[in-house]
Amino acid sequence: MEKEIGYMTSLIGDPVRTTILWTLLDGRAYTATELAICADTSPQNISMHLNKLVQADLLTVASQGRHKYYRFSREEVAYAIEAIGNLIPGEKHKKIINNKDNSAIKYCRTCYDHLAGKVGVLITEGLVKQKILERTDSDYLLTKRGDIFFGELKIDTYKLKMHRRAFAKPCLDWSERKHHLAGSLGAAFLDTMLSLDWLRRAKQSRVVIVTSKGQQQLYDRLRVTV
Amino acid sequence: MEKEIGYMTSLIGDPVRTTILWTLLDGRAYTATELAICADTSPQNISMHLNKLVQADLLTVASQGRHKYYRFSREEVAYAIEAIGNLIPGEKHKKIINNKDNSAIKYCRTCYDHLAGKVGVLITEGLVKQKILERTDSDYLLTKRGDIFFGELKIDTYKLKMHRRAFAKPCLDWSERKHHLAGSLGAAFLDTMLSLDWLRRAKQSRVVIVTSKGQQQLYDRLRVTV
DNA sequence: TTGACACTTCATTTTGCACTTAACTGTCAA
DNA sequence: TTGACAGTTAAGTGCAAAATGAAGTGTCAA
Repeated sequence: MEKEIGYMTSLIGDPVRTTILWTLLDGRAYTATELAICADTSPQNISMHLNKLVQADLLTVASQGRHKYYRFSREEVAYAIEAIGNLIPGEKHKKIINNKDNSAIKYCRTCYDHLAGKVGVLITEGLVKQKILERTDSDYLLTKRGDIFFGELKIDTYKLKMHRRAFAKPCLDWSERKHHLAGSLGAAFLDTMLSLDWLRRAKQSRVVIVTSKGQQQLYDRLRVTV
Repeated sequence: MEKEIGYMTSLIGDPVRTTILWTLLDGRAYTATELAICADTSPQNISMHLNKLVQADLLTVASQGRHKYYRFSREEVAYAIEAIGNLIPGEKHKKIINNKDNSAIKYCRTCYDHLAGKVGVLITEGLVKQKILERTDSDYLLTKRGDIFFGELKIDTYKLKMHRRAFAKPCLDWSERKHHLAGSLGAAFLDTMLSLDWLRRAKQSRVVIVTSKGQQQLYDRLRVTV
């Protein structure tokens, strides 16, 4: 019994496995690759960790073609992880369990050539809050702070404005019913975030995944928590 | 936030710290040395671990003379540990929280020169269940299995019976209101368990602590879980 | 049939951190 | 004052387990 509780806690204790469990707290099923991206590690490594979690009956797997979807095997697992989360001092770390509506495609995806979904909307709101963009009826306008912000990211806004294409347009999001950033600036910003490895494209899908580096950067630069 | 949950889980994940937290689940305060014995490790090491747990506000310390008493700093800690315990398959691992009645002195102590308290009673019951001893009105009788059992522990029962002192008497336990083993056999058995490091005396007190080795041996030989 | 992709397996390397050895502070009681 | 004991601190070591590299299996789609 002592042995068993020790094994259980050391299973949960590994940082990669913690990230896996914390990610799965939203109730969705994730593929091994998605979890590898979330945990910022290699496919081999995530495979090893996922195996241990399945062995211990914390997770279950469902094979679908060449993908494997992982989710909690029972709700007690979520309770335990949440109970640990409650121990962290400061603001409550709320994670909504079993929010099945919140599918990955709604959460973070591309819309033509720019970022959409909940993450796209959050980032756009962040840009406005940080006074990097200013909203008008039909457009976003770049402020002085905006020049600096995009300059730091090596995005040449001056050149973008020369294009015949619209520079920065609001685009209504079908899942969020709010606006996200489109236009040549939106496209350039998505490109930059992908090349800086803040985001990665899931294969054969419009789904985009925010890396841990991306989460950090988005928080540092825009005070956006994704 | 990701970082914090990771730190929290790795704190809980270490086997020594897990044992500490699991031990404290009974709601009692333990000294550093007692916890070192429970976790089967050195005083320096337990000191390091306890410090980390205090730093993270999982435990609080109260100094009393040269002793330091450790307990949970808030009940959420106990909930989290219990939630993890619930993940272990098989029978429920019940630990009663805040059972203040169950003080160490009631649990495992010496009575003159033999073992008393809940542990003393459990061991005595184990000896009878395993048909090592047979209870009569006023005595315990040694069976053939008993000869083997104490022989394996290098206790010379033949010599003990030669003493003028009673060989194996029941002694009523004030906390348990049940009998435990007294007499020359009870004294010899306590001596043996101490020298085999199944038990250790707490300094300056009648309290005795069961080592993890002792827990293993008592289960293997007597099917007694302490 | 072929190539791209998701995931696995195994052998090897790396590393974080628990643990040890040793020397210390502070408290108690004779 | 002294010696025994509870607990701490600091420097150095060792090892279990995570990460990596290389080579695989099985699936999909062109």
